[in-house]
Formats: sequence, C-alpha cells, structure tokens
Amino acid sequence: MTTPLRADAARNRERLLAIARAAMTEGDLALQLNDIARRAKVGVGTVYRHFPTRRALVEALADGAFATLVDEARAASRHDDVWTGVEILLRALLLRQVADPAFAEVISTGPDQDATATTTEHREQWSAAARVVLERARQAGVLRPGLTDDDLHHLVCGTAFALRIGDEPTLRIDRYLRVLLDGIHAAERNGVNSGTAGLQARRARS
Amino acid sequence: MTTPLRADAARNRERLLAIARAAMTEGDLALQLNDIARRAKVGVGTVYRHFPTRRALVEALADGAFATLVDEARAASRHDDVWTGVEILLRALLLRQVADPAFAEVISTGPDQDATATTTEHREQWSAAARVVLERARQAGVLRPGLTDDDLHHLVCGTAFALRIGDEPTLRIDRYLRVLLDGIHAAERNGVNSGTAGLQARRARS
DNA sequence: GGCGAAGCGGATTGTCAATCCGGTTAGGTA
DNA sequence: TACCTAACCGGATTGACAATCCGCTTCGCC
Repeated sequence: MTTPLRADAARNRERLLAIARAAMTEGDLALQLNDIARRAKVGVGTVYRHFPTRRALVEALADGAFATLVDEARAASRHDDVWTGVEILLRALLLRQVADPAFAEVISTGPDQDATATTTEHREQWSAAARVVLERARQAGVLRPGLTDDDLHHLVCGTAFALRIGDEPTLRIDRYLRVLLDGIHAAERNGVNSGTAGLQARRARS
Repeated sequence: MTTPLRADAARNRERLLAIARAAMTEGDLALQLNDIARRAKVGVGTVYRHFPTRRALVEALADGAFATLVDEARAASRHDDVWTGVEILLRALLLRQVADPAFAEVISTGPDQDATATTTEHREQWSAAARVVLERARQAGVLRPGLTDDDLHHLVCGTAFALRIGDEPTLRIDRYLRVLLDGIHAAERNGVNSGTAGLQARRARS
C-alpha cells in the first residue's frame, strides 16, 4: 500500500519521534513543531512532511501504547473471572494514559477526521475487545446496569484527568481506580445483584 | 482598596465580559483576545488593560459561578443528613462545571501564580466549606477512608471532564455522579462501615 | 556512474499574543 | 461654564509560532 520509506527518511522520522517523545515526557505538552525541528537539526519542512499536523505526530507517538492496550484488552477477555476481566481492562486503559501523555490525548478525544489509518484501526480493535469483556460482565450481572461501553470509556478518561491534576499521579492511581470500580460494580450494593432497583432507590433519596 | 472604575472603563469591562462569555458559551474555548476586542469594537489595548492575561479574563468570567458554589457548599454543611450533604456538595461542584466552561477551567487547574485576589479568596472559602462537609462525613464513617479532600475535588473534576467527552453531557450527569458517589461511600460495601478492610480485600484480588 | 524520484531545508506568509505611547475623555474644581 | 489632569483608549508594532512552497540534494536502482 505505502511504498517503504527511503533510508534517510526513515532515519529522520525516528529521530523526530524520539525527540518529540522526550519533549512530551518532560512536560512540554504543547509540542511546538518548529521547536522539534530545531532540536532534531532538521528543516521544518521535514517535520510537516512526515506529520502534516500536530495531531498526526501525537497519534504516531501513541501508536505503540495503543497496540499494547489492544493486547491487554484481549487478554482481559480471556480471564476466567468475569469481573476481574473488567478490572484488568479498565486498569490497563488507565495505566497507559498515566504512562503516556500522547496516548492520553488521543484516547480521550473523539475520533478525529483525518486520523491516521493506524489509529483508526487501533481504535476499532480496542472497542471490539472491550465490548467482549463488558458484554460478558453484563450477562453475568456484575456490571451496573445503564452504563454503556462509551460511558465506561469516558469515566476512565475522566479518572486519568483527575490524576493529572495535582502532584504524584502514580501514588493515587490505585485509590482512584478503586473508587471507579466500586462505583460501576453492581453486585457490591445490597448483597447480590441489586440491578436497577438499587440505583433507583438511591437516586430517589438525593 | 481599588479606586472605583471610571464610567467608560466600567462600561467597557462589562461589554468585554459579556462578549467573552458569549464566545465561550458558543464553544470558542480558545478565547482569542484580539478577536474579543474586535467584536467588542474596542482596541486590543483595552482588553489587555482590563485583563492582563487570558487567564485573568477566564477567572473574571468564572467569578459568579464560583461565588454561587461557595453558597451551595455552605448550605450543604447545614443539611441534616450528613451523607446527603456530601451528595449536594459534589453535585453542586459538578453542575457548575457543566454549566460554565470558564469555571470548569479555573477549578480544575491548580491555584495559579498571579491569580485574581477574588479567585484566590473564593478558592479558600470553597475549600473551607467543603472541608466542613467532608470532615462531618468522615466522623460519621460514611465516607470511604483514605480519600483526602483534594482527592474528592480531583475526582469530581475528572467526572466533569468525562462528561465533556462525547455528546449530550447533561443527559449523563446523573449516571456518572451516581457512579462516583457510590464509589466514595463507605457504608455501601459489606453491610456497615467496612473501613479499610474492604478496600484491602478487593485490592488483593486484582 | 548516471538518472529520476523521493526527500530536504529554510525563506516566507499569515495569525495571534502582547506591548507601548500619543491622543482622548471623564468628571472634579473654580 | 470653562478648565485641568489623571485615567483611559486605540491601534501600530514587535515577536513567536504554524504552515506552505519550491529550488536544491540525496538515495538507490539500472
């Protein structure tokens, strides 16, 4: 489909990615493309040829993390315990975001027009794998009713955002994740499978 | 302390705020100051005199909502039922953010150097009022142990973020809030006050 | 070692933030 | 009313950055 990159081009591409990753990791979320070019000792044109837009660069940075996540999601769907599968799934989605700011940016914004083919594909693979895990959980009645796949996706992204505010995100991961998991677990309330009843009862009170 | 504004200055200030609010409400989160100036038929200089930085303008926009929130927090601390107080408190924090993007931006970023005096004061009043509600809840044992005031603040901001992703935020407010509230409620798990034990047991499993 | 396609660089244009200062106006005083 | 000055206004200007464009260079195949 795409002719393989010429040697020098491939070299430059890697160099740019490496430098962009470094910049982003050390906190420069703005990722000024001119700046990246200068640091990479490369013309601006080269940057824009490889990554026509800032978003394209960020997506390229996120590719690795995204692929890993898809694997983790598939592994989660194979886990014996249904609920544990959900925990693994959501924890993976959260950890990837904490570890990789570029990935966090991509995953917590809607699918973009003119997104990379790779990213689009990853996105589909991810939601397919996640759907399996979550649907299993719904069948087993361990997932709070009324929550869509998208809801869960958003809530995890929200949790990642919560971690980004304030210091020492990594120390708070488990705490926040626990809150989320308990919030979306059905069986935790009123003994067994309370289903919608529990939700309504509580809602009426507030 | 500050000499009262001259008539024309006050007029301009109000006009700028009105236009900025309109711009932000209709989705222009970038808030380009030159653009605001043009729309208000005013020189750029005027904008920068009143609001030395973009952040200052956003804070000014958020002032009203922030004041309201402080009132709501104080009301929550006077509520008979301790847990209901918590629900009211966090729901108010969430609703204000959904309703007012400027406020959302201010509240979900750390206290800024060179922040407005008003904003700083609001921030203090808010955390004082919130502290009362949350401390009461801790005493009563209805709040999950191990969560600081800041944690709760962050989690609500995260929930607001989750709502901003995707369509129809308002329709999802109750659902997401319910998840959060159940996640931070202690008494919901294992009958009564499970305390840290419940947390540890579940953590060990995952 | 020659050739054409692919890649490169950086000058350039356009946009917007932010500053600065000469001109204007409000509103108090006589 | 007429005057005065501190406060305020406007927009030209500077600077930073995004994004494009095109003449030159390099790769790698024949």
